[in-house]
This record gives sequence, C-alpha cells and structure tokens, in this order.
Amino acid sequence: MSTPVRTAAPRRATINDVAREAGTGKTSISRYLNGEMNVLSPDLRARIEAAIVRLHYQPNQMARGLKRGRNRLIGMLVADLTNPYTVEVLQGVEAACHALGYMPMICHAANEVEMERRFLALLTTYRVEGVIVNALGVGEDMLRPLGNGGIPVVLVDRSVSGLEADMVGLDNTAAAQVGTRHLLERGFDEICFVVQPFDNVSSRRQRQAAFGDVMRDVSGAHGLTVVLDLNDEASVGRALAALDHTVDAAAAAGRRIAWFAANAPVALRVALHLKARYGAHWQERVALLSFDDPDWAELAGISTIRQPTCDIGYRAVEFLSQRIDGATEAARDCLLAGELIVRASTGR
Amino acid sequence: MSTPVRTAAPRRATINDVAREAGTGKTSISRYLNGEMNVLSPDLRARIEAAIVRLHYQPNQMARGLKRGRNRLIGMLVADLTNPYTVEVLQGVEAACHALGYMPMICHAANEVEMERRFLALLTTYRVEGVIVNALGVGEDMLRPLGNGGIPVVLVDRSVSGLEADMVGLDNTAAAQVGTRHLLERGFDEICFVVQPFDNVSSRRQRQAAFGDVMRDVSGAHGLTVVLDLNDEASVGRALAALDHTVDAAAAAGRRIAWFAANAPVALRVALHLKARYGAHWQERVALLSFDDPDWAELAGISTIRQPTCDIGYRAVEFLSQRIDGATEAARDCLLAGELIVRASTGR
DNA sequence: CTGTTAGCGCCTTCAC
DNA sequence: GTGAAGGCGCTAACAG
Repeated sequence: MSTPVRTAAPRRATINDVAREAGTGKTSISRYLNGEMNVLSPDLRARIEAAIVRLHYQPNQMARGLKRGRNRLIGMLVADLTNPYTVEVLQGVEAACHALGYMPMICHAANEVEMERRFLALLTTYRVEGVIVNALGVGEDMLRPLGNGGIPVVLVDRSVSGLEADMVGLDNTAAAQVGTRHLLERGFDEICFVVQPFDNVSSRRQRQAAFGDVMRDVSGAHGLTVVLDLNDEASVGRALAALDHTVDAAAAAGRRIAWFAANAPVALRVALHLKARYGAHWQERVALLSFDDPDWAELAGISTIRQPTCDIGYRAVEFLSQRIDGATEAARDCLLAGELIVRASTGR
Repeated sequence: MSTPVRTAAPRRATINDVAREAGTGKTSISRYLNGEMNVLSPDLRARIEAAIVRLHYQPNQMARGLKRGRNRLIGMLVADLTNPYTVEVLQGVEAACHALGYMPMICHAANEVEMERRFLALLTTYRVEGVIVNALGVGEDMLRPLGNGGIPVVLVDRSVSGLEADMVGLDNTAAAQVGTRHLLERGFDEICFVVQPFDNVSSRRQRQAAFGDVMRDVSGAHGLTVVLDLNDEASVGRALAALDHTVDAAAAAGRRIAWFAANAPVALRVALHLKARYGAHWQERVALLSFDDPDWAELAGISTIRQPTCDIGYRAVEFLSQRIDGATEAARDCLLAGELIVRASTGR
C-alpha cells in the first residue's frame, strides 16, 4: 500500500485561514500562538485550537522572524565534520539549542577557506541571530562585519587575533603539559610533537608552545616539532620522512621514540604511515599519544587526551544566547580541562 | 589590538536605504539583486553598486523567501552523525546544494525518534522547500504531512513502507552477496552476520536477506544472524555472548570463524569486544568484514564494503531539486554499487 | 528603462 | 476580551 508523494493542494494554511475557520480575527490567532492565553476567552481559545488542528496549521517561522526581527536561527560554522571532535562539539550545541529554543544551521566548510567565507555571508543573509565559529581561515576581517551588523560571535577551540569575542575550548596549555609529562615519566626523553600548521590556529600554537616549554625545562630531554599539513601531500611526505628518521635514530640507539599528535586526524595519518612502514606491530617502534579521543583509539590501543567536547558546545551556545539577549560585558574565555587516557601505546 | 564584538548600530541596511542612497526606487534595487542587468542603465547600475558597497547591504533571504514563496532551504534529517557514513553522504549533499544554489539545514537526531519528529516539524515551520531523510524511526505517518503540504521528500539508504518517495542508497543485495561470497571463497564455511534490529530498516533487512540466501545456496555452509541493538546494553551483552560462543566452537574445531558486520558502528563495537577478550591479536580468532569503510578500517586492517556515499548524497539532492521544480513522475529508486576492499582481516 | 502599488504571513500598537 | 490597521524587507505586476 503506497501513496503518491504529493497530492493536490500544496498551499499551506495561513493565519488568515485559521482566523476565518475559527470565526475571529488574526490578532487572536497570533495571541494564541504566542501563548497569551490569559487574554483569550476559553470559548475563543477552543475554537482556535480546533481550527488549527483541522487545517493542520503551522505558523511560518520566516514571516514571524521578519516581523519581530529574530528568527531563532543560529549559525554553526565548522571546518571539518570528518573530525570526531567537531561532531562531538555539535552534540553539545544541539542539546543547548534544544534547551534554549534555537535552531542551529550547520555549515560545513570541509577545510576550505573559501567555503567558510561563503557560509559566513550566507548566514548573514539568512539573518541568523548569532554564529558559533570553529573554522580555519576566518580572520578578524571576516568576522567583524557580523559584529558590526549586530550578530554576536562565539569562537570554539581557537581565538581570532584582533577580534574580541567569547571563546570556549580546551585548556590547551595544561593538557599539553599533562601529556608531555606523561611521556617523560614513561621514560621517553625524546619526543616528537606532530602538528598541522599552527601559525593561524591558537589552540595548536598553545599546545606546541606548552610542549616545547616542558621539554626545555627537563635536562636530557629532547623535543622536536614536526609540522604536517594534511591538505598538502607534499608536506605530509616531508614530515613523515623527518619522522621516520627519528624512529631510525632511536632504534639505532636501542630506544623507542614517542610521538605526540596535536589532534586525531594527525594521529590517524601517522599511525597509518607507521603501519604501512613497520606492519601491524608498529607500536613496538613508536609510542603514540594524541589529543582528541576518537572511537578507534581504544581499538588501536592509543593513549589520548580527551576533550570535554560536549561541554564546549553547550557552553558556546550559552554564551551566544547571552549575547543575543543583549549581554554587553567584556569577551570571556572559557577553558575546560582535558583528561589523559592511558592505553597500551604509552601505558604500563 | 582588539576591538569590541558589537558597536553602535546593529540595524542593517534595507532595500529602502539602498534605494535612497542610490537616488532611485526599490524596484531597481530588486532588479539589480536578481541579476536583471539588461534592464538597467549603466549609470543607474553603477550608482546601485556603489550604494550597496557603501551601506554593506546584504539582502534579507527571509523577506525574499516570504515574498516569492521559496527560500532555497532544504532540510537534511540524519539519524547519526557519529557514523562516518552519514558525514560522507553529507559531503555529497553539500556539494550538490552548493552547485544548485540550495542551503541545507542539517538536523541531527542522535538516534532518537522523538528528535526526528521534532526536527521534521521544525523544518516544516521554516518552510524548507524539500527534505532529505536518513532517519531511524520516521514512518509514513510522519512524512506524509510534508508531502501533503507540498514539501517533497527524498529517502537515503532506506525506504519507508507505505510511502512512495524517491530513494537513493546502496545496492544492498548485490553488496551483501559480494561480501558473503568473498568470505566463502576464503574458506569460511561458518559466518555470523551481525546486524542491528532490522525489522524497520529496509537496508539492513536487504543485507541480512541476501546474506541468508547466499549461505542457504551453498551446501556445507552455515550462516547465523545475530541481532545487536547498540542503544541497548543488555541486548549488546546477549549478542556478544552468542558471538563468543561461535568463536569458541570454531576454535574447538580448529577453525577460524568469520563475522560480517552490517555497518561500521557494529563492526567497531564487536572489534572492541574482541580486543578486550582476546587481546591485540584477536584477528587470529575472528575474520571481520564490514559494510561501510570508516577511516580506522585501514589502520585495523579490516576488510570492508565501501559505499559510494558522496554520490548518494549528491543524487539525493538532484532528485529533490527535480521534485521541487515540479517533477511529478513516479517515485524512483537509485541503487548504487558498493566496492569490496580486501584487507588483512580476510585477505590473502 | 524606471517608479508605484500591492501584498507574502505574521506581530503589534491602538482603539472598541 | 477582541479586532482593524499598519508595516517588517522584499518581489511582482502594472503603468509610465
């Protein structure tokens, strides 16, 4: 038993239809929709209710938004949905939106700066009430127009130089310290920090800096930072060659080396390389630790630093909501603590 | 050097402002916005251009949509963004939307049927022009209102009984046959098909049926289907116990058994269990093959059946677009071919 | 080529 | 308590 996709009358009922059906004016319908029940006689109220049901009426958010100047839409610009971190943050965002009555418009830029620009313009065009940004290439210049247009911005995971906006993310410095010290305690005095280009991404910068600081403070310890751009195969090749060299050198000295990946995509990339080069037992050559805690980390037995992703998303929406409601205090930074999860790769 | 998030005048320029600034009427502005350049004198056109830049004018999509009855918004309802399959389909959807000038509103129901219902209502409320659905619990009853309201629906990965709508997804039967035969060829005559509850999900049903059919046709082969509900730990426990039993029995007979996971989340769950039970070398006990091809499959060396996810998303939008443009032909099913990727788990 | 006039569906004074 | 009238920002006939 199947029925056609669309039937006769695609025209949806409007507030006028309901008013006529209920034998009243549209004002009362509007009042009903906005919950001003105390200003409606029980009788009228019942008639309206019935009319709405009979006509399958659903108010048009767009028209509503046009009139009152707010449409309950917020934009969520993310650089990479492929990164589990992003999806987890999203869950927090969605939960908070649900709780606060917002609808998130999720924009996935797929690591392309041009896309980010396009989406930001698009969001403005749809008059979202606020925007949460976890992007790659957006700078102060792209975000300022929003601010000037009265659209508040909350940054996730990374700040944007020159822009004073609320930010929520991991306490990168503390987390990188914990991770680095963990490796040192496990007896690794030679550690490679593997990170994507970090000049324009504050979180990567902070992680790298904290790693470097800890290593510098420990005598006999030797820290190396290797930059790897996942969007540039040539760069990846060079970085992996440099990394391979560290493995060989360590092996020659009869030691195992530790690599510290600045996020999950990097960890996956280097792990795949190690597996291709050394086979299934690559972990005997390299001890891998990674920021983020993707689901495959447990399967692969890789130690990680888990971020409070869900909280991050939730807090971002809360901040945004406050700004939308007119909060005018100075920009806030909300840094949440990470959690070191020790597995076989660096464990025992 | 940092500056405050919001400055004085949050009021955005409207078409009227631009008209005044350019010394003309709003009609001309509207024409300019809609690209009717051939109907504008070069002079007027230049003035408008200048005014728009000077005022940082950006047309309001909402108002525009309200007037012309279409807002270029399409809804994308997905059950689980945690599943890499979903994200990949999304990429196709986004690409197609970009190409066709639509903006997808992504709704993530996080495997909760109640959420799916809510989002569907919300999308209607925002008057999206069409909806792409890859959900769990939505049935004909939840989708029909959209159709009646003139909002076309395209299904992804699974059909909905009683609803005649375009559908695009994997050719499950062929893919399951290929996978099953691959295992048989590798010498496994005992295979467990592990799948989430499939009564209400057509794709799972088809995969299971094709598996069963192939196994039945081969004498000496023994196929078992184990149902595992990832949202119900008790169910998972029972399923894993049953699965463990197959491993033990096979081991007692000096054989290795094969498990065939109906999707990536299932594969991950059972792999984690195997690792916990048998240690890092669990693959010596069980040969795992899985639908979907998550990025960790390569790392873990697990054979998979990769779906043409990106195409699926792209086609879904194309179908939807045609319906939005008024196509009225009978509902179409678009079944795309999968690709078997042999790795160590079942390889050589 | 250009401007004037109605609304799209809804909310919001302001009277009754 | 209730309704009529005006307008949010924009488009789409009509006239000129």
